Order: sequence, then C-alpha cells, then structure tokens
Amino acid sequence: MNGALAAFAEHGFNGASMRDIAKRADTSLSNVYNYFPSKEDLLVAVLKDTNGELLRRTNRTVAAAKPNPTDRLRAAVRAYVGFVVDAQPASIVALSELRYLGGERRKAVVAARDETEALFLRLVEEGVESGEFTTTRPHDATRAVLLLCATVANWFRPDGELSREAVAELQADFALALVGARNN
Amino acid sequence: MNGALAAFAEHGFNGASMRDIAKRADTSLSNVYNYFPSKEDLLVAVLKDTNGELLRRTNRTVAAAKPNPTDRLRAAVRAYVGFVVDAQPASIVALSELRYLGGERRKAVVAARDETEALFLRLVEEGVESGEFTTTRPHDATRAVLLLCATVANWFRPDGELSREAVAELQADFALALVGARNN
DNA sequence: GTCTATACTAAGATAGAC
DNA sequence: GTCTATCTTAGTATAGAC
Repeated sequence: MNGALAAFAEHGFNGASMRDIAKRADTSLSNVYNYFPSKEDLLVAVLKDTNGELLRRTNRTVAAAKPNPTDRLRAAVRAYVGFVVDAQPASIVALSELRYLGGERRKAVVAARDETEALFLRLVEEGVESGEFTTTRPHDATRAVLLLCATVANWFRPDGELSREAVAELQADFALALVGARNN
Repeated sequence: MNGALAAFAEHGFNGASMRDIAKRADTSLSNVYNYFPSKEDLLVAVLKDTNGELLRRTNRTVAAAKPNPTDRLRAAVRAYVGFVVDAQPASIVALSELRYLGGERRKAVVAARDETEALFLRLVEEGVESGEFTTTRPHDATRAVLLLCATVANWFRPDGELSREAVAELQADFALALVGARNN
C-alpha cells in the first residue's frame, strides 16, 4: 500500500498506473489485484488509513493537553500539522484525491474524515461557550482552521525556512486568530 | 477552451480525455490538436486565462477601494472570493491541476499566479507599515489568506446556506483576523 | 499467494483528404 | 480549418499455471 501512496502522491489518482504501483511494491501487477479488487479500492484503503491515523494522533494529543480550550485547540492544530509534515505524501493524497471517489466508497472515506472535523468543531464550540473564543461562526471558522492545517501538505518543504515545529506553531497562531481567541 | 475547462474541473487533468474535450467543444479530436499542440498546452491556456482574469479583477477592485490597508485588503479578498464563486470550475482547476505541469509550462503559469500573490503581499505589508496590521509574518499570513480564498472553490455551493456576498464577507473577516487587523 | 501471459479498451497524437 | 481514419502506446483487469 505504500507504493500506491507514493504513486498517488506523485501522479494523482488518474495519473498513477497499476503497473507503476506494482513496481514500487516490488511485486507483480496481478498480485496487486489479489489484495485490492480495483484501483479505487486501493485509494479507499490509502485514504482510510491516513484519516484513521490522523484522528488517532489528534485525539491522543488533545487528551494529553491542558483542559482549557485555547491549549486544547493549539494542541490539536499542532498534532494535525505534525502529522501532515511527517506524512506529507499521504496528506497530499488525502487532500486532493478524494474527489475521484464516488458512491459508497466515497461515503466511507468522508465519514472517517468527518470524525476529525467533529473533534475540531467540538474544541471550537467549547471555547465559544467558555468565552475564550469570540467567533460568531464556529462551523466556518473550524473549516478554515482545518483547511489551513491540511494545505500545509502543499507547500511545506523539509529543507525550507520553517522547521517542523515552527510551522505547527505558526498554524496554531493562525487558528487561534481565526476563532477569535482573546489571549494567545 | 471552455470544454476543456469543464472536463478538467470534472475529471482532473489526467482523468479528462482529449476526445471528451473535443465532444464538449462540439468539434473533432484532431481539430483540438489544430489549436493546441498537446493536452498540457491546453491546460496551460486554461490556467493562464484564469490567473489573468483573477489578477485583472482584483487589481481593478483594489484600485477602486478606499486607500487604507484594511479596506483595501477587504476589497481584494472580496474580489478574489467573488471570482472563485463566479468561476468555480476554473478556480477548481487552477487550485488542483497546476501540479501536473512541469518545466517551462509550469513556470509560465506560476509567474502569472505570483503576480496576484505579490499584490496581496503588498497590501499586507502596507498594513503592517501603517500599524493597522500586527502580524509579524506577513509572507505566511498572505499565503494563508490566499489559501482561504482559493479553497472556497472546493466547498462553495450556490444553493448552500451562504450567499455569494456572505461568503466574501466571511472570508474577508478571516483574512483580517489572520493579518492581525486592529479594527475590523 | 505469486507469477507470466494476455484480453480488451482507451488513451494521446498524427496523416492526409477536402 | 475541419474532417475521417489510423498509428502506437499504455491502461485496467483477468485467466490460468505453479
């Protein structure tokens, strides 16, 4: 499945060929079909795996953070951005290739993605209730926060000006600005 | 070229076929090749056109706005989001398909895109100089603002809860939050 | 479980007539 | 400028042996 991930990240779902995927996995074309009945099923597996890992990581980090909304949202953004930086190809695929899935396959992946969105939304709403966040549009602010986290995959360069940690801090600051945090 | 735009928006660069593009343009396959030597050249034409139109529109709107940085940035974001909503398929293509271009073709499109980025960066820096914006990272804030504008293409629905104008206002508020505007 | 071989379809691009 | 017809390559997927 790692070979597929790399191929999808490099060439996109439609640009990646099953032959290339097989080669990257050091196996034969028809062996790939032994494990995955179609190319779409391969993409589903990749996307589910990525979304699951992101959710687990974010959940764990938030649970370990201080209980106030500001610190919790900060922790969540740090976790998300940390994941994106650590698993950049997977994050690129998750961000850009979902659109090529339709029907039931799409639904399954969207459900997984929505769990993470729900987690972030809860954090934002907690902050609004406690008065730490002043946004009047928690849903829209949450979407903006998630987009900023996810799109790091499209521009981050490991050898760039910003370190892993610096990017996470930067995006956390942006997130708090978006929800209208009073003290950050 | 409109047929190509629709096909790229619907299926992505690699998923769209020249035959489908020809059909949408109500002409023959080989006639498409009469106007564009290759599929990549078609994509370049589409992307240049989109970026050019976006830049023109943003420039015009900013020039007509009040001279203070806050109003100017607001106007720029409104113009960008307005364009994205009006030309949603083109905006989707501009956002997602640039990655399939390499070499000289890519450079030409990136240069066009960078002009708009430079315009926004100038607005942000003006605000920082005048003291209206408090961000310490104008480049990163500008990137975040542009991303929020561009990604509207991926979720906006004409029949959704938010009207064209409401989305533009919303994103303008977010943009001002991102640059740390004092009074918005 | 893994392979080689192959069926079948569709892709990008071109030739050459009108 | 526009078409039909075609070349060539590569794609997804399967059959069937080991």
